[in-house]
Amino acid sequence: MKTNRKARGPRPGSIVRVAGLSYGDLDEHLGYVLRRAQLAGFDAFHRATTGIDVSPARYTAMVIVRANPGLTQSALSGALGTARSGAMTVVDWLEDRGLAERRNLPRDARAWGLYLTPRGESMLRSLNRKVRANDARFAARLTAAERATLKMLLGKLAG
Amino acid sequence: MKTNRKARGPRPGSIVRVAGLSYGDLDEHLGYVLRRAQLAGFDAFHRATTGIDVSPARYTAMVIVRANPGLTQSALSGALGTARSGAMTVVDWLEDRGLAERRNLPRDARAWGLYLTPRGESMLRSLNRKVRANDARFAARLTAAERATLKMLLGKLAG
DNA sequence: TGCGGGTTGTTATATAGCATTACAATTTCC
DNA sequence: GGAAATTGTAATGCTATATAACAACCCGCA
Repeated sequence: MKTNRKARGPRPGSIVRVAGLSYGDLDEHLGYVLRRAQLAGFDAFHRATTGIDVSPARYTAMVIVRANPGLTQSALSGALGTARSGAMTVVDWLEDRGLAERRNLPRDARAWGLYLTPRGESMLRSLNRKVRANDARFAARLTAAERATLKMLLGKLAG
Repeated sequence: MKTNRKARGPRPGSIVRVAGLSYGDLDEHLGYVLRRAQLAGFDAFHRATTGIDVSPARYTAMVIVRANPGLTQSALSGALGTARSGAMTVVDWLEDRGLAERRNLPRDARAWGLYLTPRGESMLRSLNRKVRANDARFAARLTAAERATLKMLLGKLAG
């Protein structure tokens, strides 16, 4: 059972403000504020997917394979921003669970084409629902307009 | 020499859009957009501090120790959101480089009080300058007003 | 047409950054 | 005064990731 924790205090990895402590002018640094918000995002993701052994990165991989059937592992690693060996690991993981499969690529005997299996597709649909619902909860403190603004500004940053 | 890379393609860890690839509706997910922006932030941090062997987390630790002289390691771990053993590692690292020191706490014989050394203080000042300048460059695609809005919205999220 | 250089998936290996657990010394609370 | 909690620490392990090397393969070019 991995889910049993003593739960004294917040679990490591989540960032909670400690009362009566000065944070200097960390809040002036965009990078720091970004990081805090992003960790909260991971937190929300994990809450939304408890019981399912999926991670943000693996979820992203599924979405991308779904959106680009026949994708090559190299291309996937590029999209994920990892080394090729990293894509291997993800794809192995997906294949082991019957969520994706490698098929021969006629045009290139070195590479595989990646595809979601029906099982993978339905799992992804379910995940999409959860993640979307969670996004709403996560951003509940923001109005719809604020949420849109936020996404827009973040998009400009990462562009 | 750690800095030598073949530099074919972007370095792993940074996220760059792959042309001609569909990202599904990943951009609808606040978590994903956040993550991308945050990775860009790390990237910017690393660029701003090349040659100096510091990380965002270690920088944060320095700021917090500076702002709370005599801080205890437990308190630091709380502020960093890591386990106590993690704070140990950071403090060891800082101490090894003469940037911080542990002093006896009169009021509690179990704990140490953490302090930046003069060397640590000057290093932090220098880092602050670099990070601040970098923040400006990083957020250059945003107007001052947009930057303020962004920080405000992120703050609401992570609150 | 064959050859050299780049690409692809793969394996092996290493590393960084964490968490978890256990422990002794100490403090705090009843 | 004794039980329970806290502190720093060490030992251990896990996860994600990078790097390097390799064989099979593709492609452009002499």
